Amino acid sequence: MSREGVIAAALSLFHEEGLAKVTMRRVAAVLDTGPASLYVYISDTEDLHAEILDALLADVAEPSSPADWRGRLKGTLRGYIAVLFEHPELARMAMSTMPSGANYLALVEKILALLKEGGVPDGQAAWAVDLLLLFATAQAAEKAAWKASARSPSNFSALAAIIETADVETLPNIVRHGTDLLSGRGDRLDWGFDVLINGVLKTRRMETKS
Amino acid sequence: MSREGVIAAALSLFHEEGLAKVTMRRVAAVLDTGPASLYVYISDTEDLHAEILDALLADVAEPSSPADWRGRLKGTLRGYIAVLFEHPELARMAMSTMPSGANYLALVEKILALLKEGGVPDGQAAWAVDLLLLFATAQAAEKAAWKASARSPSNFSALAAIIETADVETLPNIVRHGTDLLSGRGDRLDWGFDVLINGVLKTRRMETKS
DNA sequence: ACCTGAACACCGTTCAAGT
DNA sequence: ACCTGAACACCGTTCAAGT
Repeated sequence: MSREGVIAAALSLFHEEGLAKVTMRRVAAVLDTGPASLYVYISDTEDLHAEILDALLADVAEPSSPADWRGRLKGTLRGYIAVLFEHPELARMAMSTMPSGANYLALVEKILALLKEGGVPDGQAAWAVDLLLLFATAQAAEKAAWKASARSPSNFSALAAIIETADVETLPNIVRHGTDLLSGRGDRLDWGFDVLINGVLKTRRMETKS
Repeated sequence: MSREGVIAAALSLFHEEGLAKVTMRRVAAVLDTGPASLYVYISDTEDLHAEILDALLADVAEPSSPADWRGRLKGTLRGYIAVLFEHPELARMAMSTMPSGANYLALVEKILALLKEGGVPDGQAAWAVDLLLLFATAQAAEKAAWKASARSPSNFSALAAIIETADVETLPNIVRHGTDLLSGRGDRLDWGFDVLINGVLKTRRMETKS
């Protein structure tokens, strides 16, 4: 056995049954041994899950159209988000695990290069990568919640119902916007990227007013 | 017994032992019964945890200084983030649960009002609340990961080590920025808020170029 | 209706003992 | 050093049976 062997077993389990089934006990079972044996190579369950994410990040597609830096940046982010959208459970995990695998680093490198090309000053660029990737990951994690509540639509329609019937006295703005608060799932993502990029170009580090 | 009773028991367990201990079995034990009894009032564990978050959101502080709308908006967001920072496990949960409690709605209402005051057009405002709260929540969830890796500092210093020793050929921009990629935890949050606010003011819906 | 004992089907992690 | 059986200490959820 080896770390790679354990990860390979975890990965196949992941593809066949999803992240929820990638448990120490099940991976051990695939390898015909007891769970204790894995601890020689893997420090804990989180370690295992982080490896799965990094393996998947190898598939982040190169943005196809040779557009300007902004277009390629958005394309790269869409590639990253596409991977997480297919496996929303991993987005949740990435939210609280600080990825540090080789493929994640390559992604950070690419984004830094694009920001540099776009003339974003170094000080801002370092923080901007974090902001962009945080947004992309969070958006994927949120979509995971949507998927879950689509399976049992109670949550979403319950929320819509609450908004529709909200008290005009205490929540006037919520009533005014109505279900627009829940709309535009597709364009919204793209709008978010633009907000971030425009904001990064406009906002200097240290220029923290109020 | 009642839903409120169950939630009250869960809340006290949460304050004494943290979210990880708020399990069906333990809450039931507090109420001197078996876990099955809770299912009359609570649909599942997630339901229970969501109630805890909304209860905490009652404490989101009013921004103290009567500043301009931007200052009050940032103050409100800081108030929200402060609650999540104290209980980072809840930030992770909020990331994938679509809060819909009364206190969360009140927070959305307040932010909508401030954006309106700031002259943000309605179409943008509806999406902007989502973006601002997503960012705040994600930031708190990420801080949760930091806390965890501070307990076992291996993750963070390992990441720092990886960055320091990264290959200049393949990862030139990462090497150039070095540990600046991991710096400025405090100012960074405020910079992020400004990026978002500036971006929202600059970016119209539908103006999705490239 | 509301409540519950008991069971089903699982978990992660540790540790003493073996090879 | 590497590996493992067995145990410890838990989980969520369901369901038949009771009140």
